Amino acid sequence: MADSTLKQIAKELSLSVSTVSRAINGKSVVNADTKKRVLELAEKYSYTPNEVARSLQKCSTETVAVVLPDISENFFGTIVKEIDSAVSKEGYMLLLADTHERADKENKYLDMLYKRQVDALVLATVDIDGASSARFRNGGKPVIFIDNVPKAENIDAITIDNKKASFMAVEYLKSQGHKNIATIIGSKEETTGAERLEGYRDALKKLCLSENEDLIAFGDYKRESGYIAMKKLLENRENAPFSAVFVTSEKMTYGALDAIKEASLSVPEDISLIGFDVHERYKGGHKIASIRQPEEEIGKLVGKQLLSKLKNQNADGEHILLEPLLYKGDTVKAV
Amino acid sequence: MADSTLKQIAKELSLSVSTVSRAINGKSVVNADTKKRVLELAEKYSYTPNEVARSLQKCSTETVAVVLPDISENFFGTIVKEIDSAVSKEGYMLLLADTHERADKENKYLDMLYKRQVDALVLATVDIDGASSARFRNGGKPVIFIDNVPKAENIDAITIDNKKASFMAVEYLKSQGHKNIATIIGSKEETTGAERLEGYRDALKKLCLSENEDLIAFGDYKRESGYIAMKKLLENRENAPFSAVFVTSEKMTYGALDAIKEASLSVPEDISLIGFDVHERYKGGHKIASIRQPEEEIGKLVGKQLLSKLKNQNADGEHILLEPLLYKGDTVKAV
DNA sequence: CCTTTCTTTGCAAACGTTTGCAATTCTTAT
DNA sequence: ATAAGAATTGCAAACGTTTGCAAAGAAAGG
Repeated sequence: MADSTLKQIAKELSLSVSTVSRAINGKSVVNADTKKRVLELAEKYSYTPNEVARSLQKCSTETVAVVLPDISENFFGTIVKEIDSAVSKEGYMLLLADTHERADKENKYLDMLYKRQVDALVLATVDIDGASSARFRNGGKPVIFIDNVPKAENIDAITIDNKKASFMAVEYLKSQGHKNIATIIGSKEETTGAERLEGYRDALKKLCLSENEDLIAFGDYKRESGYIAMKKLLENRENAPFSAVFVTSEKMTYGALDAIKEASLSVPEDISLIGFDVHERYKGGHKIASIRQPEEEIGKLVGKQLLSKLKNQNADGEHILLEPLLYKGDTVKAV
Repeated sequence: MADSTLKQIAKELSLSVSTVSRAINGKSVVNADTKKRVLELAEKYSYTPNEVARSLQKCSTETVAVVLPDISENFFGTIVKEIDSAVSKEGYMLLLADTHERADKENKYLDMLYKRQVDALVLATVDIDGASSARFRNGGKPVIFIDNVPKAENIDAITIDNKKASFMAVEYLKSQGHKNIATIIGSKEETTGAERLEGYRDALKKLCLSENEDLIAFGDYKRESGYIAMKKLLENRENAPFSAVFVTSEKMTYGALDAIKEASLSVPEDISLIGFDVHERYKGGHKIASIRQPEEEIGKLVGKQLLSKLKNQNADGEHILLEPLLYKGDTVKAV
């Protein structure tokens, strides 16, 4: 009963394996009667094709790898959900890996995934030069970057316009009368962080706001680092005063808020704050102003691009830039 | 360069494929010198074993399927992260599927996963009798249920004690002086919902609180359904008054809060509320009181159990019950 | 020097499919 | 009745591994 194979069915019906295979797959013509007999027996034995064997033969596993720094983040969870939704319609499944934002784990996972012959890769990398994914790209496997985009030739990526995101945040704060705006950046080593920083600087210039290197603090995207960075900014506030802060990741935003609370200050009375990727679930509660990425749209687009690339290995690399969204909450006060 | 095989290496060194295989795998004894030559050439060609072929031969894919209703929920995201963390240490990877809480999708995915010969399955099912997973269990593959537990023999599951969870919520509300407590249940068809309902009823009895069927509303775990259920409760409030409500899922909690806000009522002034699986990220903000599942612990335990079951197909089914957690927020007022 | 034992290697089957080609049978038209 | 063509089926190789068994060779013991 359990786990019958083509061979068993063939034997029982005195047919060859190939005929049984053809009857079941229906690509090739088979006699209507034999087809019926095969199908009936397959049904009776609840035959299940072994995809592993098929993959070996076809050189395709119908599997897409998704490698992310933190699946428990809503941002990535939503993206994964949309990708799954899109590609599963065409029979693909997702192999998922959570790198905990660590390059060594990323490499280890990409290794395992390469061995497993995945057909394509979606990657939120912590690797700047794209070395970790080079094998896939050279092997002609579609690789789509979300979040960080390595500096290499012919890269496919779908991200928001990070410079614009910073600009929108700064512009909004200025429109509310803020003149001294601090920021907490995730990492200037990675493209995402670097671009947000660049966007912040450009915005200050373009909007004629005072620039001050002491108003720029760095973290590593984790909550704790947001807390530390904010604390540092606050301790130095006499030298480098500011009325608003732009925190460039969700977890760091919560960390920054922790630090503000700990310093017995309130938002937005003492400090205005705008975060990144912060979702307000409770409509009645405290709403954190935030720049947000359209994660559903990103996920859907990634899914679509994946399918298209998997069909036709065509096309040069293309970096699709999406518009960031500005959510005005109640953590920014007009001054 | 790209994608060399054992055969190629064997040919170039005038060896047999088996020797090369043995040299690389190191299980069997090979002459030290030939081993060195093989390893060098493998390095040069950056040989990568084809896991698909290996899986076919070994009848094991070193892959665990994780099937969930909604990966974008923090609860499931955290669980997946922990499972990945645990099993990847032993070389396993996760195939992920998001069922959108739909039985037909669940079936489709389980089908695909079965064909792909996954070694084990972690399942948050919407299927009550366990039929969807029967193939896996009969095939001797470890299956661990989280969330809903089907009513069948010899089931492995790791969940919180749902009846106790309800009891804790009701007890807490009573301790704050509430006498008429409404509830919104996800689904009485599934074990999780049924147990939470049962726990609610038991608690009312045991704590000598008034029971009233009109104070029980049903949803389907989605936000919208929480909104509708709460609206219904509110509309009927004259007939069936209540001062507090216990909402038994995260998304329904947000929906219920939406409805309360829409009715121009406030929490906790007009209605006290305690939710389920609600996480407060912003420590300074409005904190929603909530029963919570220790999701990290669940994930870690699932990972551990998986590895143990994958090693020794021993043991009868075992339902591990964990303690729910009570987080007192500021959405419950003493009356 | 012959037998025994150990080391090293290769052969070949197996895992479960797919698929090009050839062989067989059945139609059908001349 | 016979040839041509179409329909159906089977053979065998291929995908890239692993592994039991046997063969060959080397070392060692008598």
